Amino acid sequence: MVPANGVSADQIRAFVERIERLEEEKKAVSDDIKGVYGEAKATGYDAKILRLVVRLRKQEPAERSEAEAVLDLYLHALGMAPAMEGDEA
Amino acid sequence: MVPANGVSADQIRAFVERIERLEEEKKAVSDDIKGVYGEAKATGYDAKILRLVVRLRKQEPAERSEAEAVLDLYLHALGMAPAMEGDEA
Amino acid sequence: MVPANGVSADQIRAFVERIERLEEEKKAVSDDIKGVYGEAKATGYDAKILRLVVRLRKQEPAERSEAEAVLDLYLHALGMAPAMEGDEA
Amino acid sequence: MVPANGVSADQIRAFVERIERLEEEKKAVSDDIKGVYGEAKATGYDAKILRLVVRLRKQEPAERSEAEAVLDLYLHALGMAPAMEGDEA
DNA sequence: ATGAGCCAGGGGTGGC
DNA sequence: GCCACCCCTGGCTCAT
Repeated sequence: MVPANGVSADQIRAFVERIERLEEEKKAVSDDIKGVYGEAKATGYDAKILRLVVRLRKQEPAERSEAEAVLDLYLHALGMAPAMEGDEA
Repeated sequence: MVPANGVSADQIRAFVERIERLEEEKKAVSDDIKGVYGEAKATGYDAKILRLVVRLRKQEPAERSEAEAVLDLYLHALGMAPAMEGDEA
Repeated sequence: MVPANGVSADQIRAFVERIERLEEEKKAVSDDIKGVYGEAKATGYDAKILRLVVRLRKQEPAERSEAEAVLDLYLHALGMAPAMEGDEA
Repeated sequence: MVPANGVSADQIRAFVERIERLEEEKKAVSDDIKGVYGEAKATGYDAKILRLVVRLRKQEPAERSEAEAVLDLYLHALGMAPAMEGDEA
């Protein structure tokens, strides 16, 4: 159903307002997240590392392994040891 | 505070889980937004234009701020700081 | 040393080194820019405002594009595509 | 030397133009970098991983080790040891 | 500690 | 219908 000869202002308005409402919610949640990081920081934790942890947990382990494999491959090609705990090449 | 270094596994876990929960919410809202655009499209509207409308409505307040900034810029350029404290040397 | 998988260490190294070289150049230019701002500041100008001026001059062309986008928006909303083809759907 | 009662238009113009010139250079270099990544990609390499490699090479090894140590600490606290598991709160 | 500038990654759009 | 390009948002760094 295409509003070909004249759009419906009401419909447009409704859509736009729904979206704007949702974007407000989204921003609120983002701010909450930011707040939690701030709290963690105030408690003595490193927010940056915390973000990294969250990111790692989000990754599928399989994915991660694959990415690491490729990375290792490249690093190896460059003569750089694969960044493990016994460091340095 | 258990694991020696002032790092509490419980605290970390709590922070991470709160964040993860909030990120799920955030994603849900993002998906809702996407859904609304899809609905609008199905109704015959152009999602791209709708996005533009939303963006424009969001920018309008910002534009006013920018206008004020430009005013200040010119006042400053004329050596007439806007009647406030703290002009730098 | 070609690690089997179609990965050529020489190629990787070449790419990486080219990139690193370019990033050095880029950093040098960034530092030059920073230097000019510092100079301006030392001469008595406000670097922040100078940045704003530069940004505004950069945005002016973009604004025209935006204006055109808005025009298209309204034309589209009226069912009048920009003087060309029919309508979609 | 503060141009307090009347800025020098010439000076401002000169600063702005020097900056704009440098920013053009900078953009040119950025484009070159992008070009190299594109080339690498066309040759069959993964640009994302390549970026990672470049970033890793840029990091001081010490820095990296420290960051990894903290990360390990947190992961361990969460029971996500990077090879050995079995921690739990 | 806060805020701005810079940069990289992700999402959306147009082209093949 | 999928892929590459581009814009834009979010994170990191550094200066105040």
